[in-house]
Amino acid sequence: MELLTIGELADRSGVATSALRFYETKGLIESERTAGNQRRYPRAALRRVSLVRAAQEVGLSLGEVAEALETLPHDRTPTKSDWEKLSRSWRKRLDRQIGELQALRNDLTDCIGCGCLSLKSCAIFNPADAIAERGSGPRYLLGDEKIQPTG
Amino acid sequence: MELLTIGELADRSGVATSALRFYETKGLIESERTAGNQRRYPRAALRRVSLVRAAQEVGLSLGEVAEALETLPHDRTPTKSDWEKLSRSWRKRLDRQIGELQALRNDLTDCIGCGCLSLKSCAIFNPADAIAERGSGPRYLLGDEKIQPTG
DNA sequence: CTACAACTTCAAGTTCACTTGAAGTCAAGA
DNA sequence: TCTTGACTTCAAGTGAACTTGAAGTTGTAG
Repeated sequence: MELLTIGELADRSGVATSALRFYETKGLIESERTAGNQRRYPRAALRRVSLVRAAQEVGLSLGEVAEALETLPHDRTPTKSDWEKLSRSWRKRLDRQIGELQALRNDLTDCIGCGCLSLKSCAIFNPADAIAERGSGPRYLLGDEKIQPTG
Repeated sequence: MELLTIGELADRSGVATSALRFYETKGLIESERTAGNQRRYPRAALRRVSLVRAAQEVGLSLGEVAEALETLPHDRTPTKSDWEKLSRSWRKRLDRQIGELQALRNDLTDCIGCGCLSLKSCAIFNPADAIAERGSGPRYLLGDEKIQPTG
């Protein structure tokens, strides 16, 4: 099987046919057509779709992905340095993103381990300590208990 | 300054007032009102907003954040185990997410280092090798050069 | 050759997360 | 008191990323 139909590509990539057509309108993937105007994708399209999904995962919008791909030359074979420029910038983004998530995870871990769950001092959670400040009754960490000025 | 106006909260959290009002309609934050019906936020709202943004960073939708917060009891002080359940599930998500990004980064790094940039074999990039398969002329890695059946 | 699933295009609809605008009210300084 | 910027609500608009539906065409198995 040399070329994939859109349905096959959808099955194999896990991306809906409608999404694939949508990607095509955005210039993210390309297809040949049969005599009857049906799309046929090279196997490589599968990788391309993965690339798009991967980039989305990194936080790029489809527009940004398209743009990144645009930085590669159309009129000549991309050089090693063309690729490097692209992948380095994505890697930078990845590094930042991973760092942020790790920081968040550390905070969360600290929060579980630190005993702050005992109510008052956690810097991450405990978002409603002003409620505690409002009086000396029971405190509701998340303040879902509304204090209404019922006249 | 005991309570924050919505503008102050916006300034301090870096989140637009319109977004804060929006969050409030979603039940993500709460405010008291002045006699004149203006919102006043406890300082803790700042942390709460951070929490929401953090959760979004982890990939949760606002609905999911709201839902997660809902799992905490409204009618009693959340216990350590209430918190742990919530934060553990978020942490799980974080772990998964970090893992995925790291894998992606490794692929990307391999790709830079491996020499695959030489055109043919990169599993991540080189999404258009079918073009190479189509003939023996110059190959265009990304195939932006359309091969048109100009009759 | 026929049936039928899979395909085609195009327009409109959906969800998310907000933003913008209109029309009006509030709060604080000169 | 006046002014002015910050606030209020509500409805509608935005952009991203698709999905859905209609109406018609294609490809293939029987």
